[in-house]
Amino acid sequence: MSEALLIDGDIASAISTADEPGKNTTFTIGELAKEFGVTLRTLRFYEDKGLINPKRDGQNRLYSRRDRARLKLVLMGKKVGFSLNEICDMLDLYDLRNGQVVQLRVALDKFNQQIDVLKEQRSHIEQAIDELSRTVEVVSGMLKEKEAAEKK
Amino acid sequence: MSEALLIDGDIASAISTADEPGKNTTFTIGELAKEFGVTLRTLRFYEDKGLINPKRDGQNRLYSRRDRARLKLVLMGKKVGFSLNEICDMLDLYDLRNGQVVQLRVALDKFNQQIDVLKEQRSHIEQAIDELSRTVEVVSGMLKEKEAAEKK
DNA sequence: ATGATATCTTACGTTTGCGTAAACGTCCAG
DNA sequence: CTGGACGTTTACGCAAACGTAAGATATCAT
Repeated sequence: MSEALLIDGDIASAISTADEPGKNTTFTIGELAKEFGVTLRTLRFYEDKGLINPKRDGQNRLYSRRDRARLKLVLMGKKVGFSLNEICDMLDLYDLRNGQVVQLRVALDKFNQQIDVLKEQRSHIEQAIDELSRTVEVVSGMLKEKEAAEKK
Repeated sequence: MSEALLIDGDIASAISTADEPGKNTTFTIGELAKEFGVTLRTLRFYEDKGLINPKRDGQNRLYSRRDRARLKLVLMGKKVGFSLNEICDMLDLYDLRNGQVVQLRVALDKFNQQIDVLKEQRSHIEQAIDELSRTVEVVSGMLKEKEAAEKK
């Protein structure tokens, strides 16, 4: 595998990164929140939505490395424009390292679909930019006329 | 003015288009809704938000050409990514045909700011596309490996 | 013992842009 | 007079992704 080529923070690396035994195996909600720059509320919300399922130390949440990896995937999914629901559907991806070919294909499909969605969004935005640029030109023109007129 | 160069549906033309006396001067809510492809609810909602202020024929709304032009501006504002609130702030622009230089400047500023916002959005989307494209490559690789392994 | 720190659950609030009834008025054609 | 067509107001609903208390518990340090 070309893991050396993968930038940290990459979806693919998050998928294919294995646990490193010997390191911290569990995290508190506060630790995770700080590490990823999210609020406690967010983590609890994700749990509510079934995205992460930490165990409990009494009442307190106890996150495993696996939970942490899933969180990473959630946040990256958001970064590329997936909704939490879509992410939820795909999240079994984390287990896809060991997973089945069929699931990989499904994931690949969704990724490609999302690429199309993003390209469409980009196109709309570019149209808007064009429109506004034209407007700026015209309004600039009006402005100059007015200014000229006021000098009279 | 270079009005001939302005495509219909253009913000600038909507700003600089004068009333044509002799044509229909008033519109019902249904007429306007049909013309612009929005619902009655939408028009009432815009009124609620202070974007348009039709007069009344008894209880019924009566839209003037000016109201119609403002609606046009609202819809175009949406097209280029302004929120209704932002549009509301800028909407006095319609009167800027006759209006003051200062206001034109303000408008120009907002347009340029919005262009920047849009460019940022575009940049984010492009990053997401890149990210996803890389992911697709990697996952494709994983897929091939798996398939090869299954053939054993 | 006391205050600070971290955690918990429950649950209502926020934002944007309308959708979707419900229940009623008005006017015109058949 | 009856049924559409068109209009009115009031007001709750929705989706997404959390924010923001409120009130309780538990542990830790001083």
